[in-house]
Amino acid sequence: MGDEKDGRAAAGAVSMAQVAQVAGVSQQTVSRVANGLPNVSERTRERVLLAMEELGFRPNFAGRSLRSGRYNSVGLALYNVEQFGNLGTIKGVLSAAGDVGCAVTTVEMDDRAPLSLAEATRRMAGLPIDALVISMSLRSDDFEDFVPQPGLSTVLLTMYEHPRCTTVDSDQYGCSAVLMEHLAGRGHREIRFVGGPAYSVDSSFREAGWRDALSARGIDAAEPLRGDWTADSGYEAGAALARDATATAVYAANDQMALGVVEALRDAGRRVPEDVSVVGVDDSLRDTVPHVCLTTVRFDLVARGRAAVEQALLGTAPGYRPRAIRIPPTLVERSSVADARR
Amino acid sequence: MGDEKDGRAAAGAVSMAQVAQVAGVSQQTVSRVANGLPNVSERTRERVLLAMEELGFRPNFAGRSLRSGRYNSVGLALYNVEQFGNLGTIKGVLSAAGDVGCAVTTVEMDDRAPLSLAEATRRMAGLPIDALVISMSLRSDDFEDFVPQPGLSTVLLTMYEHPRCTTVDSDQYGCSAVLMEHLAGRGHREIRFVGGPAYSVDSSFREAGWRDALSARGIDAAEPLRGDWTADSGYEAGAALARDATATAVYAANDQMALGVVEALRDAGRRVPEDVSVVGVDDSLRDTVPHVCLTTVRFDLVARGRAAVEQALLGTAPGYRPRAIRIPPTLVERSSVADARR
DNA sequence: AGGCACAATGTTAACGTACTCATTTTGGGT
DNA sequence: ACCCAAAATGAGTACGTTAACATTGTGCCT
Repeated sequence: MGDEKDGRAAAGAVSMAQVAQVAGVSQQTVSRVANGLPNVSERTRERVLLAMEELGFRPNFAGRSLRSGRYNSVGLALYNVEQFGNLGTIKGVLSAAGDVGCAVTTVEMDDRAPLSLAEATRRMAGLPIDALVISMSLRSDDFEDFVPQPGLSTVLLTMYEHPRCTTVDSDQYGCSAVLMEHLAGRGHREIRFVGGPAYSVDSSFREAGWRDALSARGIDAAEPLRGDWTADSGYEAGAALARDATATAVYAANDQMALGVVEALRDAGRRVPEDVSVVGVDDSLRDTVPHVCLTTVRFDLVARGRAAVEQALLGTAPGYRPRAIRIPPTLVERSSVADARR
Repeated sequence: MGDEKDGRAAAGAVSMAQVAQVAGVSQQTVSRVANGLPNVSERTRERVLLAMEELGFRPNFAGRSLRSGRYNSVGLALYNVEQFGNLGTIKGVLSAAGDVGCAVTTVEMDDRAPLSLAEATRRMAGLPIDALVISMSLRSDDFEDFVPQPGLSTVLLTMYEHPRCTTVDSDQYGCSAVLMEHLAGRGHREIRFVGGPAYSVDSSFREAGWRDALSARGIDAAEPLRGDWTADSGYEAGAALARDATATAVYAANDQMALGVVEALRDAGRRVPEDVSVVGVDDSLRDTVPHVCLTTVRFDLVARGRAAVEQALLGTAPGYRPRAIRIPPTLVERSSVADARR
């Protein structure tokens, strides 16, 4: 019944033409008012705004961007939504996008299927986005061969470098350097490492940084222990470490495990930091544990997200060359580290 | 230099017409192949796919949705991106949207300016979305008078009910009922409350739930203490509570403060749970503290996000009536509660 | 009064897609 | 060989918007 049209936009939506009819002006004038362009008399503007209000006009995104060729939106492909660091990164992405009047169009990728950059790009390519940020915590099989969609500026949130895409990440290697410098400067040489799960990219970069920092000082690295990021797994590692009389310091790959290590050491009668120093990564305990004492390293995750978006948008300009951006960590010195030389 | 056109879509993008030309078919046939429609010969299909590959064809979102009138996207307006619970909610939103082939278009709202639903709606109205979810942790000034954009199904993530919009939230009132039932069942009557900041909506609903649960049992509620969600503020409250010899239980409005309370009580020589029982909310300490002992209550935040999207999508159908959905909490029983009657 | 600059408004066309309908091709069955 | 149904393909059109251009209206200076 009624004026059903053929190719229909958002059933029941109000178009500029309808507003124009009610306001008694041309559709172009409505467009001018909607976009705040000059050369519209005050009287006309008011009449149009009134008609818009009355009809509930909502500018049609499709029509608009079909004309302009821009979407004013950044795509974000997420593989493990619930993962430490994602919220800060998302905040940064939203914030940087918002600064330039962009929205963020997000899709959760299936992380049960094998990770694939090609697949992620394929899914995002049909979305209203001007640039693309892909966040994956693991390295995909097709990482090296990946070729970004032509015409779609693509940034990868990862520690691995890529020949054709800018990559952005917190410096998961450099954080170890900062912490080892801190410990070595206090005379520590027997520094043990408690890593995350073997498949974790972050953990392996932190481990590599630890190894290299020690070897640069002529120290042999002991076999690392491995947890699963949880405080309880850190406790187990700490219990094992407590039997290792030579260790003077422990570097746990995150704060939760570091806290577990501290508890286990204390439960075993070893004092922290007097007997053993402990450091972690992330500064995730602040505000969540009373009187946090853990010396750790903090990443500016918001900056990570911001940088990704900034680069992705820069990449839409011709002549852009891919680069690798690593957000540096900040040492957060508390009281879990003592001088090993007394 | 060259064939610059006038109203240009995504500069340099490849259209179906161009693919059609290369493949030697009509644009309509390309459309059929792109959408996997039947009645295309295998030979033709291959030829078209080849041309698409060669030119790097990417379906134009604007053209497509201009025709179809659908965006396949859900809008998400966020006021305090970095806030406990948002990551789980975002995960739920992405997940539910993904299930029906939708993306999520997110915008961070300026939380320095006064919160306004009208403003949020205005900003989202021009985006490519079929439905809208607005998340605000505070109550906006225009909450009651708010009228959603006609034709744009809108769901509010809040504990407050609204006459014209479906509202979804974790049951911030009910969680208190669950915890008080648990404590009262173990003989506790002198149950103190440590709330969050005065402006916090969640905290005030939790407080109301506490008050009502006590009064339903004929117990007078003592003056509540107030922290700022941090463990250290919980510690301060706990130190004060330690001097209150009559209290047998403490209900802190989140786990971090609860942990602070526990520490302070123990530091003051009172045993938990033998002398004083302590409960919290959120189950946020799991995995982050070794051997967590805190009895608490957990919210399914993913379900919260999912419900919001599901309702928003349902709201696009005619005849939908707004409702209020409260995601129930789950009691997580650990060892910070003892029987008060010995 | 005449004219001229400029503001205000309208007209037309095009963006890329998918729907409807028309036309051509294909493949049997006689 | 012929015909007809069904498959394959093409032509035309409309979706809502904005840009370029065309036209009309207004006010000011000489």
